[in-house]
Amino acid sequence: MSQTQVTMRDVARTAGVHPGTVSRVLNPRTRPLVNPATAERVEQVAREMGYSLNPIARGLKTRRTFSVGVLIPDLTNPLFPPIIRGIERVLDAAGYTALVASTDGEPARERQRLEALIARQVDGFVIATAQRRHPVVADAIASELAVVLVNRTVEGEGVFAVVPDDRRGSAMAVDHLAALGHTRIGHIAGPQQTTTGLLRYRGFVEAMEDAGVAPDRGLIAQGDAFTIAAGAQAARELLAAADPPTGIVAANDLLALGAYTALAEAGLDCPGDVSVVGFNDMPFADRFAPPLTTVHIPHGHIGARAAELLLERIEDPAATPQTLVFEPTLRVRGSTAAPARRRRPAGSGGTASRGSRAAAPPP
Amino acid sequence: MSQTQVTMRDVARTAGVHPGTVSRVLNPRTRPLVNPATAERVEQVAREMGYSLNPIARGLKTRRTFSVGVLIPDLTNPLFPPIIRGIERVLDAAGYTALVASTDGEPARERQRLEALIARQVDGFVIATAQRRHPVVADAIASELAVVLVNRTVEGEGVFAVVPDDRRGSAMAVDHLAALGHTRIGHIAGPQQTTTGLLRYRGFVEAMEDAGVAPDRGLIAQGDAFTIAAGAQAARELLAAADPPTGIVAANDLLALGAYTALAEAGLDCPGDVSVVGFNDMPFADRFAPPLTTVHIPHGHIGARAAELLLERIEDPAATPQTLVFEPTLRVRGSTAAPARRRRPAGSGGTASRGSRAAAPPP
DNA sequence: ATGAAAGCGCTAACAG
DNA sequence: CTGTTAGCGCTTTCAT
Repeated sequence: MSQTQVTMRDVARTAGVHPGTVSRVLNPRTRPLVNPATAERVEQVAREMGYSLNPIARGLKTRRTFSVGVLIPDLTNPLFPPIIRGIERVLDAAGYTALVASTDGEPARERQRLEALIARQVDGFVIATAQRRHPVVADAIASELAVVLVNRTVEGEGVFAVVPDDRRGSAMAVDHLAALGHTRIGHIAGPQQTTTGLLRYRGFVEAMEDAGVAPDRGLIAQGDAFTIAAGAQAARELLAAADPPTGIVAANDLLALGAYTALAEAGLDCPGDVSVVGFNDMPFADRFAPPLTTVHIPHGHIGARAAELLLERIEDPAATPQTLVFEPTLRVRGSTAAPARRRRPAGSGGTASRGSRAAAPPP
Repeated sequence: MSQTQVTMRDVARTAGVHPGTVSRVLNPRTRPLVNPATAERVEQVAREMGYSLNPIARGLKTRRTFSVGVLIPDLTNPLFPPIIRGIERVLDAAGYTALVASTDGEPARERQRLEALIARQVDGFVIATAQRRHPVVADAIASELAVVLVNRTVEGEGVFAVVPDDRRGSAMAVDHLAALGHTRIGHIAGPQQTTTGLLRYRGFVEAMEDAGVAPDRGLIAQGDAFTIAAGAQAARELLAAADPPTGIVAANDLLALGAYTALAEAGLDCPGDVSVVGFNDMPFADRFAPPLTTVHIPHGHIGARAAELLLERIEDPAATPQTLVFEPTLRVRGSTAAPARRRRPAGSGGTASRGSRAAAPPP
């Protein structure tokens, strides 16, 4: 540990060489340039003195810090920790350090964070806060900054991004409900200024048409954020419709959880009265009451690939912009079932619907 | 945005002053030393040129970077994001940047992270990975490093820490079950090399004695990690006892979730057959099946106070070491009820019946 | 009140 | 192969 104040000059002095030589020894790339014998000795001395290289001093000279900024809207949104893990796994292996900062999705904080990190000379960014049209991000990309977008992306050219196939995910959700026999299917859309919100919405509409069901305007509600509260609000609107839906596709799991809340308020059972499908398969989604049927996204892989892409982009500034799209998979759990022929009040536990109770009563 | 290559020298040149003067103007502390008129002009020019100060170059000189390292064992453990938020809130307000790194609880990675961050000249650390006896942390504290421990602490002197009252939390859980009429109360202990694991265990034993119930060795199982899997394993042991418990106090929510799993496997109902109390009140604990009764810890506040303490310690290296202890509160939800010889419906209304039925299906 | 000069710890030509 | 020489962008004495 220690406030290791031992510097290259110190090592050089006690090893009887010039600081420049020490520098060469310690850098793998220049290491071959120096006599194996002296190199050995220098390394030995450095180790004994507990020397450790000061990357920020190096960065001052090289303009490379081997650190990258990771911008996350909100760490408490359970979708992001797995992404971060994936990013860190790759970065660590490559000798890079991830500097994680959260922005609360506020553009001001976002810009501030970005600038703070740029000032710290990070070599690039993985950004998870993108809105479809996003000046901060657009500027960053327009400048020479190495940026990879993750989970969401922006509209425009020259963008590196790793995202889920949002349309396809929505389609899977719709198809699942349709296959169960639902015809009145509603959608809780996410913020339309994000690609995830917009594409999942579009995917929903298209899938409905493909299934031969005309999507009903009255059965589409808009959440103004990816939160439980927004989901509850939107679900209330849906349930207040003249002919409410028997199945709901939510643009994310938090929105779906909000739907649970609204359903409970209305005395409706899920999935007995209304089926709900989420999106993301967040941690613990299988533990909710009822366990949430949802579109699984491989967030760890997405994060890892984003980091790999960034590393490529850093090594080669001329790398070709590309967007990697990951396939989702549907996880069927307890929140979806065939529609009831008739709507009935939610009897306490009386709603015998499959999926909602896998545990057998004790003998 | 821009690859802001404009330097102090540039500003100085176009403002017609010496770089030293620009430096003085830009630093609030030295700003009064310079003629208000020129100061004004310099600032103006700096703004126009889009100049932004390079904190790492400054750090090279001042040995202060206004950044602090935050070491977290695992971001995907939902307990930590709220702590981090609290930390960031305070740090941001004070003009500091938090550099978050996760360590997976592996000592090697931990040491590596710590050193990487030290090399990056962070001014201090908030560490959430402490084990009771922890060489890495002990070394860090022994050196002049500014370190504040959060959530867990280490044994020894001179430590700054902000922690929950773990014994008291356990006692609350025990008292709650005892008040409901339980007499056979089991404990799923956490790793005993952490203060949270040990203290919650001790608090359990003491509370049992205080309640006039002799804790039964056979009713205490040991989780070797704070994970669902460990909790399930431990709960299986408990349930296999000759006279199994009717109530279980888990040392954390993940362990409690593991108990849910084991109960479902055994065809037992929670809380009908066995009540379960968790610890932490992690996000979504109220959404599980059944909603988890748990000991609430104000993680955001804990994080915030830890950051404040660290800032004090950084400003004044002679600050007195102190440990702040936060009071827990019990959140009673659907996973606890009076014990029953035979299975009977749980307590309060719809919540309990909904909760008691929808146990997750075994894998 | 401001300029000059000397580095912080490191790297990168460029000799030799 | 290794020593020399300049800085990277900034902060500080120390003069003036």
